[in-house]
Amino acid sequence: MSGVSTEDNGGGDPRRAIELLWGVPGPPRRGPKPKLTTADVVRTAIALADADTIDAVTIRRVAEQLGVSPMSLYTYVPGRAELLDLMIDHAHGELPVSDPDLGWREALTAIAEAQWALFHRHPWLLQVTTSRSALGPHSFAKYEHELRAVEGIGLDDVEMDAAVALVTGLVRTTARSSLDAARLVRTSGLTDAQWWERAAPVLAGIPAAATEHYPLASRVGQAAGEAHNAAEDPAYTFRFGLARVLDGIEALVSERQQ
Amino acid sequence: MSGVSTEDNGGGDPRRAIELLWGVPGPPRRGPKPKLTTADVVRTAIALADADTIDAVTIRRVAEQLGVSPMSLYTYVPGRAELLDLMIDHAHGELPVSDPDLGWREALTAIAEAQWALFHRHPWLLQVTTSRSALGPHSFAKYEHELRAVEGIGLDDVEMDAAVALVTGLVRTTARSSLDAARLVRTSGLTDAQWWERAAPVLAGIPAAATEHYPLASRVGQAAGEAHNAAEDPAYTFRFGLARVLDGIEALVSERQQ
DNA sequence: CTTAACTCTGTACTATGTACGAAGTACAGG
DNA sequence: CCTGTACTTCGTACATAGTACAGAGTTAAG
Repeated sequence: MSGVSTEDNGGGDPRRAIELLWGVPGPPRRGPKPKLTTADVVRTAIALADADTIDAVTIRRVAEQLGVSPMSLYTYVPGRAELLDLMIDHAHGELPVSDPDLGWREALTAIAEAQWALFHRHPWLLQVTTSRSALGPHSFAKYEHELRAVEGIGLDDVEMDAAVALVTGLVRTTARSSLDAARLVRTSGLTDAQWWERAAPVLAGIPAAATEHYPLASRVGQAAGEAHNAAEDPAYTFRFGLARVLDGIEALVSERQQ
Repeated sequence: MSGVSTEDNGGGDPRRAIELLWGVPGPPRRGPKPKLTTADVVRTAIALADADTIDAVTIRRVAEQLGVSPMSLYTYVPGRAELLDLMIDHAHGELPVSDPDLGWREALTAIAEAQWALFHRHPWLLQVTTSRSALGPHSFAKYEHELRAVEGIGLDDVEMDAAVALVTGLVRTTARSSLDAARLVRTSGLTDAQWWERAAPVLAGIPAAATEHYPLASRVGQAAGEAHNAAEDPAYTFRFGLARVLDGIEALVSERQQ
């Protein structure tokens, strides 16, 4: 059992947000030399999130890691929400630039796989969403790079945007369910099999939950569960989805070419 | 600017979780008559979330709405995390059952549209994820219903699971970005246009952010933004994605039929 | 009637983000 | 060199969460 909720912060000042993301130095420094830089804070926060979850990123803990009082972090970052934004943009900087000579199919595949890997390296990225703040340099570059993959294949601008959103959305949802499952095993201390072992008899005792009422769900759910648990292929759903999506885009492209 | 984070609870006792979800009454009652039912709590929590966001669902507020002390809610629900699980399952109960005689394309379309509508009726569903607790009666029925749409069209069990995951994932990501944008406008008090108006001069002052460095992102981003803001079609990305995904599945299906 | 199970409540503890103000530091201008 | 100003750092404190705990009250079983 697990309820996972998303909280968000209100808006913020665009100017400050952008300056932070783009590393604008600001007016000349007068006071004492800062002990840290914004980048230090971001790196430490990412390390904490990598080692645990996004919840591990608290102002107090980040400060402690840095050997600084909690409140002094506010010198480098306006608040926790902005810190998360910075973390996202920083992580996007890890994405590789792929060969510009690839065909659109290969290019989108490379992008999807790079993002799949990124999500596995930084699972907290899946626990965080960015809305209007995709304005950091690396997020911007990421978007540019994605668009480059589908440029000149016969789609208009709005379609290009929708196409890359389709692919990146796919990676996000499939990576999320893959990692969610793994995390649940870690935090609950129960493997999927153990959990079901305990759950099964309880379910069996509930008339309304009889297998006959949900024949497909029972059969398919079990098959899918086994396939995913099998170390064989944790990425099955991702690859299946990607193949479908690319075929779907291909259908549109060939239609356009005629 | 906005950092949105997802926190989660640890595991939990499968027995209790399932009993709650399936409404098992438990052993005979001895003490005083309960003032409420679990369903009352769930309904109230959903009302609060509908009217605001998932953050509005606090134990204290739900209790206040019900005219009860905060702690007495723990009689009906083990904790906040489980309450969220119950809310999800309850909401899934609102999904309609579509005509069993539809072809798989129409059936998947109907399912996708119903879920799109559900997310717009209960935006908090997008702020919450369920992992292993998709074991409630309505979530189970939802899965069964989804599978029914793709049964007998030539896919094996694992493919069926992946296909419905693909469609439901699409709805989730597209609904999320659509609603995120809307919520941001609400909470920040700035429309997208206003925000960009303020952001533009700041960005312009940053050499690294020059439009020439991101030609596609600038052009396509603007085109897509305008298209989505136009009340014309907030669901464009959703429909585009759905069409591609269905075409992609169709390609696989016809391949199988030969 | 007694007892055990159950409900309900008040108090209190922990964790969190962050506002506020004081104290210390380093450079600009005189 | 001195002084004011901008800046960093920090301790304290407040508001908001979830929820542990213990006690008081309530009802049905024996």
